[in-house]
Amino acid sequence: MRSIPEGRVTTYGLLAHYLGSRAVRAVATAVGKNPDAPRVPCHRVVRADGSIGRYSGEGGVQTKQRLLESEGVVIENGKIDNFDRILFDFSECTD
DNA sequence: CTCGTGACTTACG
DNA sequence: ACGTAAGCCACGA
Repeated sequence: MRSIPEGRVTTYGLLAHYLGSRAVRAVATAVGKNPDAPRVPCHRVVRADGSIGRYSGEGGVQTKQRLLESEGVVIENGKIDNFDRILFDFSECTD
C-alpha cells in the first residue's frame, strides 16, 4: 500500500492480486484489523466500484473520504470521480 | 470438521 | 438500479 502514490487509489481486488493471493476478503479483513492509518495509506484502498468502502480509523468513512479529497481525489455521490483514471493497478510500481 | 461472517467481486434476474 | 447467489481465504465458535 505504501507504493500507492498520493491522489491515486486501488481496490482490494487489485491489492490482493498484486500480493499473489486470491484471498481478496482475507486481505481486506487483514487491512481492517490492522489499521496502519498513520503509518500506511490504507485509506487509498477502496471498493471495485469506486465507492469508499469502510474505514476503521478515526472518523470512519468520513475521515477516509476527507483524506482522499485532501490528496486530490474527487469524490461525488459517495463514489470516486474519474475512478478509472486515478486507479493504481501497480503497473507503475517498481517494488 | 462444519458454520457463520467479513474494509470484497462478479454474475444473473 | 437493486437483491441474491456464488466464489474466494482466514478465523473463531
